[in-house]
Amino acid sequence: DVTYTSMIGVLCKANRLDEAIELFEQMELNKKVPCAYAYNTMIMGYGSAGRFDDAYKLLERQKEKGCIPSVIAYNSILTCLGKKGKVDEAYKMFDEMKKDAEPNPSTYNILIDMLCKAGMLEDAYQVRDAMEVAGLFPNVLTVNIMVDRLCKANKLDEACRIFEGMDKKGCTPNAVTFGSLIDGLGRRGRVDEAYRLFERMLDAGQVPNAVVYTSLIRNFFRCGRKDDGHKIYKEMVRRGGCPDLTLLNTYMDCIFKGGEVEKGRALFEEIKARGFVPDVRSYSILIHGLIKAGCARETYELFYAMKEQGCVLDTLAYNTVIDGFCKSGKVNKAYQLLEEMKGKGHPPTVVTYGSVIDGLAKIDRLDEAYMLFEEAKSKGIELNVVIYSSLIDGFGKVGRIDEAYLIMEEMMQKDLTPNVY
RNA sequence: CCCCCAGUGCAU
Repeated sequence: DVTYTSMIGVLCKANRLDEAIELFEQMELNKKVPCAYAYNTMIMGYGSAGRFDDAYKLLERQKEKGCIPSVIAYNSILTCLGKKGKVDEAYKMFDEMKKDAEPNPSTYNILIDMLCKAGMLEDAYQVRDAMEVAGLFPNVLTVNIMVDRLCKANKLDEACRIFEGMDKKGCTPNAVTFGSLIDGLGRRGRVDEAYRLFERMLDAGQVPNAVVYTSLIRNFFRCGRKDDGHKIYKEMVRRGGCPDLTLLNTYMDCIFKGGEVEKGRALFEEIKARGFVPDVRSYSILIHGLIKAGCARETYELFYAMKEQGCVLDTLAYNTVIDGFCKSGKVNKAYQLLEEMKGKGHPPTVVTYGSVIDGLAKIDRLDEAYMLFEEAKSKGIELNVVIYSSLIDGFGKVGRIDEAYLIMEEMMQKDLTPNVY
């Protein structure tokens, strides 16, 4: 039984759900009533595959067969409900489960998580209190969930309060706790506090991971403190920290945005030198950085390097490359890619159209720009000020004032305010 | 066998 069940678990994790189901059904045939462990595993398998209804049906079948579902089965179902945001049903299930099994700390965490995600912070606090009333202690995961959600809801001080109070409750912050809060503070520009937290992390004997360094670097750069950003990178290296690809991509983007083009290029080389294969984001960042530095001509070569490497472009990458082509006199190439992306299941966005329309407008190909403008409208894309500005600017520049005026009026009718005068 | 799975890229 146990062997079967672990096999089912392995199959589920390997995305071979069909085989898992087959095995499970065989168990049901042989044994009439599989053990609770088997049900747990199978319910979880359905859940992580997104087949929530099947998970629920299996729970019902388990009950019918007289096997009492364990808390773990219920937790899996609650997780499913959480992923669908069905808070009410989750509450109902929570009450219902008490007949069969005692909720454990995970049960409460799952509830708290979904309430936080639904923005129902007050309810989340209530559940946390109920947890204590039930004689269970919130653990580090409970805190992590709340800290993260509070930060994202811009309730930083409250997040800090919970963080500061956790030690008293006998739970120690871990890397995720620190990471969430350091990033939460940094994103809101409170980088010095974030850095102090980083120091506390060190004092507490924790080893900061790449997530923490990435967040610090990005946020210091974003508020214009380039030198501090660089220092943090060096500090990481000095401490023997190992950058991952996300960190290097982020750092490269920061460097480019700070105007250090050659350093940015060097970082791309370093990514390769460190044995990473640049991913679609690495290329997007590099190309974008070069475009902004006036080196849009290099898009062509990089685009082919990307393809050669087998890198699959996503919407943002297409947008970036298309912009690069537009800004290096290769508008036809941009058109071609516009078609390519449609064909590959990436519908052009308002940004895609924005790039091409602007590219065309800047070289006075206004009729084509206008055609794309109409095309975007016909596709139901919400046009924004950027698009209108490019067009108005273009028509105005060549003296087609009447048309510029009409477009301007259309923009006003949409309640968009011009930002270029 | 169940819960946080915290950090990167685009147009005027």
